[in-house]
Amino acid sequence: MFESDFDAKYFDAASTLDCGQTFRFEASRGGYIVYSGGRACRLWRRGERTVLRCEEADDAYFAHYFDLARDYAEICGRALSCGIPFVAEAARAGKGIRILNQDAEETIFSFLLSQNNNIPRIRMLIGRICAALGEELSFEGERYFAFPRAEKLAQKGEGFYFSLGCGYRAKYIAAAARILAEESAEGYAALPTEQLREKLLSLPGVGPKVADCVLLFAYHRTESFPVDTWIEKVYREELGGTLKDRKKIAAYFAGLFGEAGGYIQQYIFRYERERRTKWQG
DNA sequence: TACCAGGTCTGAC
DNA sequence: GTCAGACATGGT
Repeated sequence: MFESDFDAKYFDAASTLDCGQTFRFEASRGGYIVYSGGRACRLWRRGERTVLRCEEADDAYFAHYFDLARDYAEICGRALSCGIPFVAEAARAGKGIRILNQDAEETIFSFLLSQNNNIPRIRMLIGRICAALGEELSFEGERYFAFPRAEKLAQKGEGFYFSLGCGYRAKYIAAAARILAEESAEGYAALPTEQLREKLLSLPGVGPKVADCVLLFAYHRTESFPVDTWIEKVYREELGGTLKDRKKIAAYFAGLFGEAGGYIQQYIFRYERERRTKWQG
C-alpha cells in the first residue's frame, strides 16, 4: 500500500465526495473508501492533512483522479473575489472540493441515471448495476464490485435495467451501452470541447445538462456549467435571474466565470444543497 | 395526496 | 425555435 497526504484546506474528502460528481464511495472507519472503475482507495483526515492510501500501482491514477497537481488556492481565490457575495460564501464553505477526473464511460452511465432522480437513489442504482455485472475485486481485504465496462453492460437489454429499478432510464442505459461498446469514450478526449459536447449529445438520454456533467467530471472541461434544479434555484432566488431556459442560464454563468465556471458551479451546488437538505444518504 | 429529485424526449404550434 | 406533458421510482 502507498500513502501520501495533502493540505486538507484544498482537498477535503467529504466536500469532494458529497457534491454529487461521483456516486461510488462509502463511509468507512472515520474516512471513506472511493471506487473508480476497477480501482479503490481510502481517504481520511489526519489533523490538517487529508491522507490517501491505495495500491502502489494506482498511485498515479488517483493523483490524477483527485486532480492533485492543480492549484486550488488560486481557483478558490477567483471565486472569492468574483464580486458576488453568494458565490464567495459558497467558495469559502466548499474550498476543499476538487473536480475529479473520472472514467468517461462510468461518468456517462452514472449521469444517464441522474436525470429527474436524487443522489441517494442514483448511488443505489449504480451499486446494483456494479453488483450485478461488475467484476468482483477486493481492497484492504474487503470485496467490492468494479463498474462494468460498456461491452458488459451491452450484453443486457432494457428489461434487465428496468428490473434493477432504473425506471424509464433503462432504455437509455441499454442503448448507450451498445454504442459505447463499439466506440471508445476515452477516445473522445481528443476532441475539442464543442465537438465532444455534440458527440455526447448524440447518445440516447444525454441532453445538455448530462453532457455538461460528463464534460466537467470526466473530461475536465471546466468551462462547462451544468444547470440542474439546485443551480436554477440559486440563479432565480439568490441572483435574481429571470431566464427560464436552462441552456441560457448555463450560457449566462459560462460568460460570467469562463474557465473557472465548473469549479464555481460545484461550490454553489454543494453549498445550496447542504443548506436545504438536513441529511443525505 | 402532491411535489421533488444533478432532465430528456416527443409531438404540437 | 419554443413549450407542455410524459416518464419510473421512492422519499417527504
